[in-house]
Amino acid sequence: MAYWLMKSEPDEVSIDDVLAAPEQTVAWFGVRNYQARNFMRDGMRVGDLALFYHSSCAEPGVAGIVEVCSAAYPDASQFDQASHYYDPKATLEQPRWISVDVRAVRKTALLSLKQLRTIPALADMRLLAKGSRLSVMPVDAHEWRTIEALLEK
DNA sequence: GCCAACGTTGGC
DNA sequence: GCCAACGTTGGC
Repeated sequence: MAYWLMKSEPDEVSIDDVLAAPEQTVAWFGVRNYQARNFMRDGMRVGDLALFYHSSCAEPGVAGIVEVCSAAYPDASQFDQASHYYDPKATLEQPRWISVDVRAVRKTALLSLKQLRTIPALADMRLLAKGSRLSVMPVDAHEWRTIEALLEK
């Protein structure tokens, strides 16, 4: 099993929104970066766990844990001309972008970016690297354990 | 709103 | 295939 971090703007989809959704499950759509897509397509498996990270907000940080609960499938929004995520170069025959479904495992007290930066064991975390912008990225097992221990406090 | 860092596009 | 220009992300 692999561990991930997935960024969401809480104004769009917050951890509370995931909890409020039917079966506490939402489609993770709108990824429009190839590296992030490839992680989802090639790395993610049903049952993988991910840190649910709130970005572009007053207090960015880890807000919960979600579980990947579907295989990758074409992201419907790429075909929707009315969508912000519409991609004119995507076709039904050759979709470019994918979604997975994620289910809320639990909401946590916010573990802020500021706090994460103070933890020596997380110094090499991809999220904390300068210029890191990926919306989906892997998390090392030891980083996961470190963060999970902090989330339980 | 600023801006650093990075990704993508397109002319050549 | 290079690389400048442009667009986006996301913290501050």
